Amino acid sequence: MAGTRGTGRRERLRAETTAEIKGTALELMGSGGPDAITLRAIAREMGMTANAIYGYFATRDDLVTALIADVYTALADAVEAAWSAAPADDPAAGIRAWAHAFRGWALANSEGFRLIYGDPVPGYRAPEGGAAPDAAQRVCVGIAGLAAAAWPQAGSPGADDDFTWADFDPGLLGKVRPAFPGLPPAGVALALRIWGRLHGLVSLEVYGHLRAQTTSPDRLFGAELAQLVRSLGLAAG
Amino acid sequence: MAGTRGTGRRERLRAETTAEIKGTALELMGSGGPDAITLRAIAREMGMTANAIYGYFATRDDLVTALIADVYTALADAVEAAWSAAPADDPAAGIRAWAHAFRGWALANSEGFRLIYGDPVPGYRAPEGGAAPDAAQRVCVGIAGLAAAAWPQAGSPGADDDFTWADFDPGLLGKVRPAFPGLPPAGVALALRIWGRLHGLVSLEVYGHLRAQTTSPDRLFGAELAQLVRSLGLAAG
DNA sequence: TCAAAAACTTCACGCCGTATAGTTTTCGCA
DNA sequence: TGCGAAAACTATACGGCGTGAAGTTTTTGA
Repeated sequence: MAGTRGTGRRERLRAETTAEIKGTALELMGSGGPDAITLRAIAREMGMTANAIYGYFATRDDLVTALIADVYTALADAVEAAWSAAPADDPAAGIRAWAHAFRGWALANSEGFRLIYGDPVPGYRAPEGGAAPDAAQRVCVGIAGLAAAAWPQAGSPGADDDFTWADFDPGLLGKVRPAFPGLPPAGVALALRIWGRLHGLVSLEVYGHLRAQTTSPDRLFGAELAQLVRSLGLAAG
Repeated sequence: MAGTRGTGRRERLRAETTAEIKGTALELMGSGGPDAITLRAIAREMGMTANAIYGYFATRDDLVTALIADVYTALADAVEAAWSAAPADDPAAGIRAWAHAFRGWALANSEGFRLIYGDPVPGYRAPEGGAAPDAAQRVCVGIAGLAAAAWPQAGSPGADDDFTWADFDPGLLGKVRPAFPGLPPAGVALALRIWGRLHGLVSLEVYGHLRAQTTSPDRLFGAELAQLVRSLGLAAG
């Protein structure tokens, strides 16, 4: 049957155009904010008609969904790379590396951060199934890894003791439990709490709310991080 | 001179119409999300022409800015009321009351929360001067009050020791320092960190990212709160 | 009572997403 | 090599958006 082999010229061109559409969209987002992602602007930039894009994405929201997945993947790559570069036997250093990579990426790609964690684009509604992109879980699994590395020392905060596996998304657990067999439900709760804690200051900063109150958001983040590491029972590292 | 007295019929009608415009906008936001705030829809709802609104707000963004101020004020009222209702001699209870009021308001008014803390509405850019609404500072001052109440016990975390007054916005300090004379710069830093910590989980939840990972976001928030109170050196209360 | 000012409408422009229909290009197979 | 189908793309159109310019109605104070 035609088209079954994945290497036909047509398929290749199609993939290239798809990539160009997404790339142009990301460029526009970088230069004009998420609101600049319009089918017409993308088409204009590419020398096409806006309707031509409908051959690649059924709807503008589908395009945005694809962009979110791509950007989220970039974020996951960035934090995972930073974590891998940290000394494996030092949980505190791993957390610091992860957190600084997270904040650094968010500030350097603030449009992308808004795309992922905010209201992405005028009128966009996430697809119904709610299937968060894989990269979202990669990020969560990464934080679970931080929690797992610190767990021997962090196991006693006690606040998370009454969590059970039923409290968490099966899909998340499907990745977390095999990867970190020693981590109890309380450890997953701890991971999500760490996520929230890091997300809070970073999102306030990305959206400009923090800069209205302090001139040293980096110092503030560092202090929060130090307090986090200490609360996990990890030494100064 | 005409119009100097503030009670003329004309002024009153004008104020009423202004309020009706904002009220209609908030209704639309509640029923159709922030994207439903369009001049044309508001006008339609009020039986006017869209351009008539230009007599009250120079631009759509001006209207949104006014809405943000109003909604932010509602949030500030809510958390201040909850804090006032808590026993004055129990810092931990005050923090819990404040935090639960914050999360409760955010979940009950998620559109408003997005309006305040996210990208409010298609294409909206905050006004240049960056003058955050007064209510924003009211919220921050409120958290500073939480930190101040806990300060005798919380004073020793140490992570915030190298902050100085120069690290913070003068406007914020202008309200915080008179209100809480005993609070050092480290205490203000602590307040902003608490803000970020609470904001993180709540905003993940409001934007739906938390529900993709856990079925018990309320439990998670409670655990985070417990850990926060403990890290401040406050007893179980 | 009357002119000025305020409130409001009408019309227009250029954006946007997208549906429908028509046109051109490309491909696989006989 | 040529042909029919499929894919890629364009043209046109609709309704909705913010907003500017110009005109009309209502209200006001002297």
